[in-house]
Amino acid sequence: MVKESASAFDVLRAYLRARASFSDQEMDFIRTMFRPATLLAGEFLQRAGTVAKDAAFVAKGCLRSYVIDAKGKEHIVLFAPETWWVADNVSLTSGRPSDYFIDAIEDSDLLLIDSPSHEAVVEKVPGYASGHRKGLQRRTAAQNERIVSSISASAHDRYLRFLETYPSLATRVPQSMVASYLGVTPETVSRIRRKLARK
Amino acid sequence: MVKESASAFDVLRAYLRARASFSDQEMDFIRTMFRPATLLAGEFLQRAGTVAKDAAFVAKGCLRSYVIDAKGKEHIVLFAPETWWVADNVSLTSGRPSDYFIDAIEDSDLLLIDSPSHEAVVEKVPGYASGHRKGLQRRTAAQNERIVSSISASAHDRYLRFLETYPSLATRVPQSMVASYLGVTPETVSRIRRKLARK
DNA sequence: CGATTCTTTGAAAACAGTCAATCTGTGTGG
DNA sequence: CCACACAGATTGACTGTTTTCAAAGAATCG
Repeated sequence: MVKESASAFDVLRAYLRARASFSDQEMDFIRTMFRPATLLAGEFLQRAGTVAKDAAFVAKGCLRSYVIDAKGKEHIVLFAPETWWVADNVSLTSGRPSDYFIDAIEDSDLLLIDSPSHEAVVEKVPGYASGHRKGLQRRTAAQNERIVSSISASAHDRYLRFLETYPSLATRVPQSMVASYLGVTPETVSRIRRKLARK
Repeated sequence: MVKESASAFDVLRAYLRARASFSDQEMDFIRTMFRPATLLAGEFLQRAGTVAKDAAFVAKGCLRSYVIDAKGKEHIVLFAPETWWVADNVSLTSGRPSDYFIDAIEDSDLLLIDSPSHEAVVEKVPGYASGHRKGLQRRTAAQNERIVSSISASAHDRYLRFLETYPSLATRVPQSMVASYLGVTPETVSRIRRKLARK
């Protein structure tokens, strides 16, 4: 019987060390602030209408965050495969009910951290704080790019951009979810893929 | 001769007092950190390729922030009329060249603040810090909404949303800029308006 | 006033959506 | 192991929305 070689925290440690330096004490402190969790495909981390309690780091698997609009249609806002974070920061810090659903689309290993604990890590570990700030900025920049691309690019070009953003996901997530992320119908994704395959 | 009644800082003071409490000393300190500036319509606050130096609070007038894509087309990411902020935070804090142009579309009164001064205000004035954090969160939430609406809503519905976001701007900014913001052609905006006017 | 730029309007083409039928793969129960 | 049912994916035909191109009509600024 072979033991699982990498714990969820090993993934987070590698992720953090790639971004800043941490002493062993800092790393141990960080570890105590997160709690591991697993989610089977289809299980929810959070539902719209409830108050978000935790932010999640995805060590293995893949989650999605989505909203349901006035007409009942799902719109995927974010995929979170390995080494991505997913949370509704507004709900977390304001205590107001969230507009977002977050569920697992594969069996997933997570590390959860609640808002006060995250505050504590940010305050006590300078390298973590600066990395966190940079991460927020990257996300804002990425959101602006997605806005520009979604108002200016064709479905075909938006699909190519999706492939760049999530290189591993094209074959991992159902086509209907790719469609929901791109804002097109599943039929359109099918036709885009056929066109790309023919070339 | 009637004197101008409200200075740019009066507008900022009213804006801040509506969001948190500030002592007179705090308010004076804040005042020393900002410098007033004016921009005539068409003048630039910032050009893509240069490093952003200041964030701007718009006391009067209106600015726009936009990118130019690979095909040379302009895409307006944000309008900033009175009491809005506009900046490229990534460039400001990273020191890397910006991707954004920011210019005035009306003669405008601004208050500028550079990154170190802003840091100082955030550190020394708790009410300002919490307001700033809330503002960032609201912006992120608004960006997510705009992503969802731009991938799921028709041009007509996006125009209605623009009217809600910027109630005063429909008659103030040229139609071609509204089109650039919505991601449609000026002709489409003309047709949407005709349809709305007929009802 | 004249020149330039923006806006309106029309017609045709491109793009993506809808609806419906068929195909494929997967898992379940016989 | 096979047959069936089910869900997801593919394909075609048709519809609707938005773009493109072109021309004519306002508005704006020097």
